[in-house]
Amino acid sequence: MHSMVTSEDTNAQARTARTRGRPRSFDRATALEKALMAFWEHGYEATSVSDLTRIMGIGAPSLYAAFGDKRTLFEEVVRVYADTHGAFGDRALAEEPTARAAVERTLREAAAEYTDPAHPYGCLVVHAATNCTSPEVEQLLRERRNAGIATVESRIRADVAAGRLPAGTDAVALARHTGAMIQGMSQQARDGASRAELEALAEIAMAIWPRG
Amino acid sequence: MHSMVTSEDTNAQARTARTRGRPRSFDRATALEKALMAFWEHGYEATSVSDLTRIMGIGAPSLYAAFGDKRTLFEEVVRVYADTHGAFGDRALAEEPTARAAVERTLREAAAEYTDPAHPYGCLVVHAATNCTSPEVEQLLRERRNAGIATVESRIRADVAAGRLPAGTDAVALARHTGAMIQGMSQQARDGASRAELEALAEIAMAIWPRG
DNA sequence: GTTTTTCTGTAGCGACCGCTAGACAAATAT
DNA sequence: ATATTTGTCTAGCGGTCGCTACAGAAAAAC
Repeated sequence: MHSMVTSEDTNAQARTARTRGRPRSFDRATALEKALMAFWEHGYEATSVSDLTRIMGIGAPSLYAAFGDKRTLFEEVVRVYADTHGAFGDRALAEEPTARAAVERTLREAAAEYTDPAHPYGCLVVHAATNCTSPEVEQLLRERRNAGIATVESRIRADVAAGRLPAGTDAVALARHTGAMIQGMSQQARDGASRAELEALAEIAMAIWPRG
Repeated sequence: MHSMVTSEDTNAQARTARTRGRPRSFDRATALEKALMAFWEHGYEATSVSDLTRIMGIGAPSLYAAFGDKRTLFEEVVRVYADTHGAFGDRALAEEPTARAAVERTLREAAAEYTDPAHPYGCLVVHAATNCTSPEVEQLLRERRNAGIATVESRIRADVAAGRLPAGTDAVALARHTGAMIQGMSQQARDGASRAELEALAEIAMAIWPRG
């Protein structure tokens, strides 16, 4: 009961044409995306299971059979978000030649992404689990935020070691600054800032980087 | 019934030695401060009336008689917060000779305030009403955040007009940057950043200001 | 066909939410 | 002392929360 649907099961279902029993009457990925949008817009606590079933177009028992409980569904949503809408930062870090270029591109893309009217404003990881009754859910996103900053920091350290940034560069402060900008931009997108305003913000923020 | 306790009544009570009827058995300001701490730590929604009555040490009917409903209590808490723990920004803007000096002092004091172990981390106005079921409560704090940024912006404009900042200064972007730093610092304080780390962040952030 | 397996819909569980009616307690007014 | 006013306490309202038991429906297995 507690492990009825695992990712292995899903893969097996995708490989073999059919499984036994009555087939699911909805598309799991589509329903998951609907849940993502709801959590993104209203956050974990403010999105009730009743909201979810209505938006996903399925009954509560179907939701629990396909996704486990509300928290497990949220964790899957966060994973999907990080791999799609929230992946632009990791992409920039992987593709740009320097930490500075990666951060500059990240902030520029954040300005576009966070104000894109095709989906809720801001960043799900920043906003979807603040003021949560469950500390575990809060911690889930907190760890992702801190991990993101740590990734930027190690990227900056690598550039310092390679001589692409001055030896005295404060990698910790620079990485924290990037995180603060992302979080501040996310908040301001939610508060109504336009893409152009956030782009101007991103541009002047890059002035703190040492010439390298 | 709906207007049993107004600020006029409170003043009258303070002026005259006594009023009729059974006197309140708790100190209103002390109870309000307890409510402030609870809302600050857990946010509007995640703090239940049951939590509040327990923390404030009073029964639910006493709470409703003294403070109105939960939302009215929260609004009063926000007002008290803005006038006390959250007043350092306005103080800096009023006392420092330039916008730049005011922002620099604000960020430095934010680093100390947001990590002060004597009370919850971060800023109540930034964190206490995100992901709220009630849009009105969210809007209440959103307006305060945007008003703060607008205040900084007009202060910067004044400095540009007076020649204390270069004519080409982008006041909007500079004010938004200050807001983003405040919001990012608040988030990072909640995520475990130390005072020293936030101070380093505040210091390098000031590098974006034009020489004036 | 019949059986077995799985999903869906109804209906409702116990817990908590914000809030309040009504009885009693403690002060002032007369 | 008695009446009036106001605060506090117990108890519980209607509503929503996350979640699930159970019966019926829809597929594969036999």
